[in-house]
Amino acid sequence: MAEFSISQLAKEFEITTRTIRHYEEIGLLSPARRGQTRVYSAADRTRLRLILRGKRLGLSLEDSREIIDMYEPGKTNVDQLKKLIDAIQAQRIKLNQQLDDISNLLKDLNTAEADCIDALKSTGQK
Amino acid sequence: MAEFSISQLAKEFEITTRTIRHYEEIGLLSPARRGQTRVYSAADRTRLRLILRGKRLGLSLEDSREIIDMYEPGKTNVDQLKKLIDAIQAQRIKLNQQLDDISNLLKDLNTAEADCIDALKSTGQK
DNA sequence: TAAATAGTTTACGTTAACGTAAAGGTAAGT
DNA sequence: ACTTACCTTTACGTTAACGTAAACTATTTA
Repeated sequence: MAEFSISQLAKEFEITTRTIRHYEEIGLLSPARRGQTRVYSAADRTRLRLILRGKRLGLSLEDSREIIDMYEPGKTNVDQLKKLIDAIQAQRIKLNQQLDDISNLLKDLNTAEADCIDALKSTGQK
Repeated sequence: MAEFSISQLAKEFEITTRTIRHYEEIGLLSPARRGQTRVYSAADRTRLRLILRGKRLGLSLEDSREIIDMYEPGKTNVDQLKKLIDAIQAQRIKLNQQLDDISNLLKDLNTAEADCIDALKSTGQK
C-alpha cells in the first residue's frame, strides 16, 4: 500500500511536478485524489518509470503511451491482440536497430578516446 | 571523389531536403557549392549519417554536434583533449544506461507478446 | 499569529526541429 | 518554346514537451 506525493515522485525521478502534471493532462497518468491532492500508487509510479525510460530511448510520449498500453491487454479482442503482436514486433525491430547504433557509437567513442590519449602522450603529458 | 546532391542524400536517408538544409542552417553541415547548388562529399554524407544515428538514439542536434566534434580532435590543446575524454566517458555512461533500458524493454516486449499469444490460444484461434 | 512549505488550477510563454508556402533560377527533354 | 525536374532563398507556421507566473488553499512550524 505504498503511496507517493507528487513531489516525492518528482524528487525520486529528478523531474518537476509540472512534468508529472503534464503527463496527467495528456492522460498518461491518472492518480487518485485525496480531496484535491494527488495520491500516487505503486502502479502509477511504475507507469511513470516506464514513461521516463521511453524518454531516455528517444520515444515520444505518444510512443510510450502505446507501448505501456501493450502491457495491459486486458479486455481486448482477437483482432486487437494480433495488432498488438505486430506492434510489438515493430518495436523490437526498432530496438534492435538502436542496439546496433549504440554498439557503433561505443566503438567510435573508444577510437576517439584512444586518439585523444595518443595525442596527450605525444605531448609528454599524462 | 564521390559527390551527392541534396535530393540524393534525402532519398538515401529518407528525410526531406528541408531537413538537410536545416542542419546546414545550424552549422552541422557545410557542403561545397557549385554555383548556388550544394555539393556533398563523402565526409558530408558521413556527418549526416552520424547526425541521424544520434537522432535514433534520442540525442538532440546539439548533443550530436558535440559528439561528432569529438571525432575530429584536430588541432586541440591538452586541456581540450582532457575535456574530450571526460565528455566521452559521460557519453559512454549514458549509452550503457540506454543498453540497460533497451534490454529491459525487450524483456517486457517478450512478456507482453507471450501474454498476447496465450490470450489468442485461449480463444481457440491461432 | 505569522511565515514557511506543499499542494492546487489556469493560462500564456518557450524551444527544438523541422513543415510549408512563395517566388524564383537553371538545365534537360519533347 | 514549354514543361518537367531539379535547385535556390526567405520567412512564417506548427507540434511536442514542458517552463513559468499568477492567484489561491491547506497544513505545519517558529
